[in-house]
Amino acid sequence: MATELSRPAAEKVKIRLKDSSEKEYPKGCTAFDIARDISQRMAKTAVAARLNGKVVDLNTPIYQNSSLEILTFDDEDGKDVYRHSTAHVLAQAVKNLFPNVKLGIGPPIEDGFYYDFSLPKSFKPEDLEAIEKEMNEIIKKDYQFVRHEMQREDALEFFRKRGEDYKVELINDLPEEEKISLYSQGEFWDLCVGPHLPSTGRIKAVKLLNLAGAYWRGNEKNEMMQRIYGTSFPKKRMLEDYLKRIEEAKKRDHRRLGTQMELFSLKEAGPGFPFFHPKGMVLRIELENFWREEHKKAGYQEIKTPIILNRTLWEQSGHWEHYRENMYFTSIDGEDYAIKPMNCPGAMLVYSSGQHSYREFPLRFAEMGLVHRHELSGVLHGLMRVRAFTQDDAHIFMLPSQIKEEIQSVIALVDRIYKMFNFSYYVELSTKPSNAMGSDDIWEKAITSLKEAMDEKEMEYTVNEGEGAFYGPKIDFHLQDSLGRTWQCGTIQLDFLMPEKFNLTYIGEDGNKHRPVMIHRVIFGSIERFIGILIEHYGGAFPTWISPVQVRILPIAERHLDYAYKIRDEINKYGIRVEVDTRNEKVGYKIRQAQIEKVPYMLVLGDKEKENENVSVRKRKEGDQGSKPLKEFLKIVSKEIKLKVAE
RNA sequence: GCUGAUGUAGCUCAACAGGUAGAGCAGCGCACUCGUAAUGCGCAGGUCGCCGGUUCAAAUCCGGCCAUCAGCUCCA
Repeated sequence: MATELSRPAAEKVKIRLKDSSEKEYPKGCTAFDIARDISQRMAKTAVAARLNGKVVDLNTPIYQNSSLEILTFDDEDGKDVYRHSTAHVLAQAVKNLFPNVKLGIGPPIEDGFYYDFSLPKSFKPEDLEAIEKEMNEIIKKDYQFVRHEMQREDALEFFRKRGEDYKVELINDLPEEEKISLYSQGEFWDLCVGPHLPSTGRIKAVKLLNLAGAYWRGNEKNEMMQRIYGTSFPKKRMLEDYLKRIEEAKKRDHRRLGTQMELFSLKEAGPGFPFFHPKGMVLRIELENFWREEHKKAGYQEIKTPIILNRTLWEQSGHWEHYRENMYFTSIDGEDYAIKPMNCPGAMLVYSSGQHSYREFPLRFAEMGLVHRHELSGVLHGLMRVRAFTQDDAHIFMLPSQIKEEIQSVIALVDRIYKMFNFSYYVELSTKPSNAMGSDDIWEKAITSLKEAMDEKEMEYTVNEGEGAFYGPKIDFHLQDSLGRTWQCGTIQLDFLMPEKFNLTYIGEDGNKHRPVMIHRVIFGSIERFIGILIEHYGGAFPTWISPVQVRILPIAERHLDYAYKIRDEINKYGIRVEVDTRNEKVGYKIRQAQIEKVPYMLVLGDKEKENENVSVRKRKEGDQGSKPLKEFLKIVSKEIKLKVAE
C-alpha cells in the first residue's frame, strides 16, 4: 500500500488532520496509510482512528473527503480500543482452554477491561495464570483483527451453531436496521461493533487482576456469570507503574488507616455499625462544628427528631410502602414502630406543629440525624457503606417561586464546603424511579426545576435515568476514594409529594392556606462516609484543624520531661490538641512514630530549647523548621487552625 | 442477597504432606540519657471466626453458620 501512495492515482480524497492541515491521499487509502505518512512513530503507536467523528479501525478504507484523527493509547478512545481488543484476546484464551464456555460481553472500562463467561465449573485463581499465559501465546501469534459484516439471519445461525446463547440474545435485541458486525482473530469470532487494533501483537503488557460474579445484563434476576477483570498497556513499564499505583492506593484505604490511627473500628458484633474511637471522634466533632458554623451563616435552624417513630407515620410518608425492605422495626406496648431510615417524616412533624407564613420562607430545618438502613450484607464497606449513619440533613420549606434560587444556594453551599477540602466532585441528575409515588407531571416539573437551576450555573452533570428517590428527583454529588471508586455524598432532592402527604400548609399573601414545596438535602451525605473519603483523600495526613493530634512534644531525654509538660500546658491553654511522647526512647524513634501517625507538628525539646525557652519545630511534610519562641509557634498554628488551611 | 476468595496474638503474617502454635511490629519491665524516620536485653500476650462431623489425634480434612475482601445488584 505504501507504493500506492507514491503512484499517481486518478482519484484523490482530501483529508483534514487533527492540526487542521489538509492533505490529499489516493481514494481508498486507509487511516493506517495516513498514519504511516505522518511519521514512523505515529504508525507504530496508532491504535485506531477517528474518521469524521466516528472511531474506526485503522484499516478502514477512505473514499470521501474526510477529517481524520489518528488515535493512540494516550487518547481515551484509543485506550478503549486497546483494552477492548485485549478483552477479545482474553475471550479467545478462555475459549481455547475451556471450549464449552459461553461468551457474554467484554467491554473496556476505566483502567482496563473485563469479559463475562458462563461455564458450569467456576474459575479458580490459578486458572487466571493459565489464561494469562494463553493470552500471551495469542499475542505472540499476532493474529489480525478482521471485521466481517453479516446478515442478521446469518449471524444468528452462526452463533446458534456455536452454542453462543448470549450472543444470540444480543443480536435479537439489536434494532432491526442495525448492521451486524463480527470480528475475528485467528480461529476466534465474536459479535462486536469494534473497532479494534490491527493485530493481537500490538498488545504489549497484559495482566488479569481479579475474578468476580456478575449478573447477565446487570439484572439480579438473570443468571450469574463469571467476570474476569484485567488491564493492558502498550509498555511493560506502564503496567508496572499502574500496579504500583494500586498498591499505594491500598495503603490509603480508610479501613487500614482507620485502624492504624485508632479512629474507628468495625466488629463482628455489629456488622455495618461502626465504633468511633476518641481520635475519630475528635475529627467528627470538628466536622460537625464546622458544619454548624456554615449552616448558621446560611440561615439554617437546627432541630433533632426521634430515632424511633410509630408505624402510622411511616405509612403516611410512603416509606412503609416504598422503603420497607430497608427498614428495621421494633414494637412498643404492642404497637409497631420503625427505626428511622430517613429524617424527613420527623421534620414534617416539626413543621406541622405550628402555623407558618410565607414570610418565614425559605424555612430551613437542619438536622444531624442518625438513620438506620438494612443494607445487603455484601455491600457493606468500611465507613463508606454502613447500616447506621448520621446524615447532615436539612429540609427546606418554600414557595414554588423560590425553588430555583434556593437550589442554587444549596449548590453553592455544597461547593463551598467541598472546596474546604480541595475535593473535586462530579454531579448526577437522577430521575423518576420505577417505584416512585406521584404523577409524571409533578416529576416532570421537579426535574425541570433542578435542570434549570444547574443549567443557569453552567454546571456539568450526567443524567442518571430512574435513579431518583421515591418521592422526588435529585442532584447527587459524588466524591472519589483512593482507588477512584465514586461514592455519593451530597444530594439535593426536590419534593412536591411529602408536603401533600402530610397536608403541610402556609398562609400566603392572600390570607389563604397553600401547599409549600420542600427540598431534602445533605452535604457531607453521611458523616461516616465523608470521614472515610477524607481519610483516603488525605492519606491520613489531615489538615491541622481536623487532626486528632495537632502537636506532639518529643522530649529528648528524661530530664526534659518537666519542660515538655510545661510547654504542653501552655499549648493546651490555646485549645490546641497536644500530647507528650513520654516513652524512654531516642528522638529519632519518636519522630518516626509521629511521622507514621501523620501528626502535623512535632516539637523537639532538649537542653537548648529549655535554656532559651524555645521549641524546635518539625512539620510532618517539610521536616525540621528550626527553633523559635513558643509564642511564635502558637501564633502560626493558631492561625492555621482558625483559617482551616487545607494542605 | 448473589459469585469467588479469606479468617491464626492489638497490627502484619508463618506453621511443609493432620501429631494440640511461631516471627516482626506494638505493649510491659530493666539498662542506656540519647538532637530530627526504628538502642539493647528481657517479659507477657492466642477460645487458631463460631458450631458440628471424620480421626487415636484437627489451625490443618468435611459440613453448616458468622464476619471480612473483590465484584455484581442496591445506596448516603
